[in-house]
Amino acid sequence: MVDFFVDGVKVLGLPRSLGEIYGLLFISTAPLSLDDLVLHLGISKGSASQGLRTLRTLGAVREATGNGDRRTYYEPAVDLKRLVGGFIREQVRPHLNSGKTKLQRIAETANLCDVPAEREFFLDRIERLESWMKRGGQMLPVLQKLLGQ
Amino acid sequence: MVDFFVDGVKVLGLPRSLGEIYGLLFISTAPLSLDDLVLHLGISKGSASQGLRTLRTLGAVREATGNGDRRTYYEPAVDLKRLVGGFIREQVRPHLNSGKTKLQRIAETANLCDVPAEREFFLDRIERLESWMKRGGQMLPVLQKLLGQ
DNA sequence: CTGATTGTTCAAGTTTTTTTGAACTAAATG
DNA sequence: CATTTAGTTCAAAAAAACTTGAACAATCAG
Repeated sequence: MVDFFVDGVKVLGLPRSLGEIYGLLFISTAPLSLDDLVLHLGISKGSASQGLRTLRTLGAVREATGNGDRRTYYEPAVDLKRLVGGFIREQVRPHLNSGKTKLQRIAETANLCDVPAEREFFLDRIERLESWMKRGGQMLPVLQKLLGQ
Repeated sequence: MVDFFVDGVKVLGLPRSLGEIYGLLFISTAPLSLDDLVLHLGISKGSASQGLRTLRTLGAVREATGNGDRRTYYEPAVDLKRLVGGFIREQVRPHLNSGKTKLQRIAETANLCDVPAEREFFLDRIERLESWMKRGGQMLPVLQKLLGQ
C-alpha cells in the first residue's frame, strides 16, 4: 500500500518519502506520531519531519486532536477534493503565475524585433501561449469541482 | 522562451532537454533539423535524438514534409488538444492502469486479514482509492475536451 | 533551573535521473 | 564499392534531487 502511494506521488513530481508517509497514515487505524513513522518506515527523523511539513502544507495531513500526550499525532485527509485543492494551490498555481510573468517579459522582448514579419510571428506564438495558460487557469476550478465529491 | 518551456516540462516531470527542444521549435519560423538543435541549444547529438523521439511519441513534434534535403526537419504541434492528449496517453494512462492492477493485489491481501474490524477498515480504504482512480479516469476525456479548441 | 523529550534545520552523503560522447547502423553519394 | 553523412544506442560521467544525521531550538516535567 505504501508502494502504491510512492508511485502516486512520484507521478505528481513529489519525493518518495511523502508517498511513504501518506501511505502509512492512510492504512493506519489510528493517528501516528513522527516517531511511529521513523520506526515503521525506516526513514530518518529529518525526512519524516520535512515530509510531514510538506503534507501539512498540501493539506494532505492534519494533526489529530485529543490524545493526552505530549507528542503530536497525524492523520491523513481522505477527501479527494481537499487533496486536489491543496495540490493545485501549492504546486500548480505558483507555476501558472510565474509563467504569466515570464510571458510578459518575453512579449516585451519580441516587440523589439526589427523584422515586421518575424515580430508578428513571435507575437502570435506568445498569444497562443497566453491562451493556453488562460485555459489552464480556468480549468482548475472545474477539475476540482468534478473530482471532489 | 526556451526557458519558459524548460520550466513547463519540468512541472510535468519531463527532462529539461525536451523543453529546450520544443521551445526552440516553437519560436522558429521554419522547421529545424537535429543538427540545428545541437548547434543552437548546445546539447549533444544523443540528447537531441532521444528528446526528439520522446516528443514524437508524445505527438508534440512532427516531421516537416517537402524540403528537398536528406536530413529530416521537425516542427512543433501547436494545438493544445493534441499536446494534452499525447501527455495523457503516454504519461497518465499507463500509471492509472498499473495503479488499478496494484490495487487489486492489495485488496486480495486485505482479505486475508483475520481481525474483522481491521479487515473492514482496509477494504473501506481500498474502495476509496478505487473511487479516486475511477474519477480520475473519467476526468481525463473531459479535461481534454475542455482544453482542446 | 536542570534534564529529558519532541521536533527542526541544513551541510554532507547517497541515490536517481539526465546528459554526454564515442562506437555503431543505415542510407545516400560519387 | 568506398566514403560521407544522418541518426541511434548505451555505458559512463555529470547534474539534480532526495535523504541522512548530528547539532540545534523549543518545550515540558520534576
